[in-house]
Amino acid sequence: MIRLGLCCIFRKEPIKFRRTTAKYLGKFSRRQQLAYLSEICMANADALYRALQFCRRHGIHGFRINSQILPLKTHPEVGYRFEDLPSHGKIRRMFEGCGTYAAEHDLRTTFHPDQFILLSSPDDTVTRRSIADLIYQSEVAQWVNADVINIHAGGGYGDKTRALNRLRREIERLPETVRRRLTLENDDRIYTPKDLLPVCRDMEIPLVYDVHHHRCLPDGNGVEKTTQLALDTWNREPLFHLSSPLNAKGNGNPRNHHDFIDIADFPRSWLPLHITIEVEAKAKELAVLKLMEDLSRLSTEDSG
DNA sequence: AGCGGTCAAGTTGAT
DNA sequence: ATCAACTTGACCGCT
Repeated sequence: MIRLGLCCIFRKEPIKFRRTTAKYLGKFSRRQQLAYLSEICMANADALYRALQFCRRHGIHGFRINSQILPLKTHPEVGYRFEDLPSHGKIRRMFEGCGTYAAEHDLRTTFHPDQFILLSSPDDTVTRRSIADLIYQSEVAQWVNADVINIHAGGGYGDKTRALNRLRREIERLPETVRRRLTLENDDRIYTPKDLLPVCRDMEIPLVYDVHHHRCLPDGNGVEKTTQLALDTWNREPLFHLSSPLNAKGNGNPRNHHDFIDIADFPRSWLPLHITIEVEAKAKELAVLKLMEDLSRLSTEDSG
């Protein structure tokens, strides 16, 4: 019923995604840069396949793909066209193999572009670069059959209504490959579910409900009510986020994530739902597996 | 082999 | 006006 998703990397399992830096690449000729990037991209396609195999073996049915799966793809100095990579044909076929594997084994894959990807910024350069990045991620999403590219609404810029209006305008202009995968997530500083739901409804963009962010930044609606409102924005299997705070009480930033999920943080109203829950916990696959055990124990106790 | 400094991006809020 | 924090492991390069 509930599908648990792993986020990007592994704690124990020896599956690593490679990356590089613009500074390092700067020391080489363009030809050498492309050869090196090609090697990394191929290694990442292979790592993704092994990640999906791990998930399948362990009953994990979701995997979030790191934004740097094709490293520095849209970087202003060292960015590149995929077709310029020496092994692009083979790399693409490897990613398509991941997509086939995911489809065959009921694995859901998603993307979560990071904090720099903004559609609400008043700075047009920021927005244009963000859209370029979304287009790159949607291309990989197409190969691997990922149905979600999830972003936050961005900064407040002193006027959240105007910022959300810019967001709406940019969503309207997005290429269809991005738009049909785009989702919005409530954050822990600026935009609550209540802020985002009108945009989601009007634009037909699903809301990824992060219950931990909602507890950090409440909006007067409870978890149960917000769960229902979020469910209603989805035209496919809903995707939610779950994490436990590092410091439930006392000092430290309550927004940081704990190694594992405290089952007490799991909303009971989610138990009967047919949804994907991405587990944001620093112990990664170990945390997903532990949550899976805790959930099965919970249902045993409830019925017995 | 091991360890430490470093890494594309934007926004906020403290100073 | 400036700058750290956010979040974070993996990489390179030096010892």
